[in-house]
Amino acid sequence: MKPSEFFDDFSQLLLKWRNPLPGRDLPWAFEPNPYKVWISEIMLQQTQATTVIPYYLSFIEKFPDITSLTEASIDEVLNLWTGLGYYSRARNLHRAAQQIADQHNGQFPTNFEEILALPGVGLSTAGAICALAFGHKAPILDGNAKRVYARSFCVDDEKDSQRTRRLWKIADACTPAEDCQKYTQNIMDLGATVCTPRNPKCEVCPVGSLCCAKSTNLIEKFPARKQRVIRKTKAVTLVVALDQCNRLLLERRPPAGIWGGLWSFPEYSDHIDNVQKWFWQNYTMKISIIQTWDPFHHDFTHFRLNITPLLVQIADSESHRFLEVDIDLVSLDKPL
DNA sequence: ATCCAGACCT
DNA sequence: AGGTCTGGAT
Repeated sequence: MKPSEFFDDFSQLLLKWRNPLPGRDLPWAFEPNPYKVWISEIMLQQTQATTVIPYYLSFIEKFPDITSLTEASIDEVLNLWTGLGYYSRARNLHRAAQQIADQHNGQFPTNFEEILALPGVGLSTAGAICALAFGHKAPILDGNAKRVYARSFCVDDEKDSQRTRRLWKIADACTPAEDCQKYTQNIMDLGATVCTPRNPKCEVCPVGSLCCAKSTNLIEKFPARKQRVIRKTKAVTLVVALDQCNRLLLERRPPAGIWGGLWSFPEYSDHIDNVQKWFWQNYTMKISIIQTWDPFHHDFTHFRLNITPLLVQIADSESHRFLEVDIDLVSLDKPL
């Protein structure tokens, strides 16, 4: 960790900054009203300011305060959200309003823990509300702040979790107790208008004089790309086996591993020519292949599964071994 | 099409 | 740490 004066310098430079760039006179700026700060921060999650503006204005018009939002139905809220995307934000907003009514007498909570406890509010959003609405010292670490800090202090940890941990420490060290509202507004603005993902305007950056990435000419290297996941590909054949009565053979998977304990088609991974022999060995049923369906893939975090469905017919004489189960009682692992 | 990133949630 | 949703870049 760098000496603390270094972070103080950063704070001072950022605090002194007056954004000369146009387009940042946003309707929610400098409204120290916790309700409006909350609404705007939620809308701004994963959504650009220019997109948010009209939604924000009509939302505030329809629901000017917590009480009006508490009394609204979820349908009314979702209706105003139509077209904005990430609709769970609207559902969380509605739930949070109920929570505020139930637990805080309809008053927006003022302390960090209580704000963080609202559905849809994570660490960064809670910090933003605390800082912007109440002027409390609270760090934020949204996408913009991450980029600004990563560049200013050349944070390049390989592992994303470590990088995030370090960035939070830096955010905490830089965030001033005095003028926290202005500081928070400025770091957001800096990331949005100057320290942009591409073509950052380093010539006009207020912290350019101490920016590590700038001084080492590595601006485009920060923030470091996430460690790419090497996704191996696994190919399996899933056997869709029907008997003469068109009943489907499913089996429960082993309790551990992929789709543990779920019902699935018999999974076969060897060469297709041997599938009849394999089926006999495992199920003592004779099958005839009807057809091979087009392969499709299903992506997991660590690998891609290429699935070839194989439609087969089970010989009639074996069908007595089937156990008939109501399909509604079976937990299937994926749609067909 | 595919990959990637950014928020919160479990 | 992984899942989920989604928009944007390639």
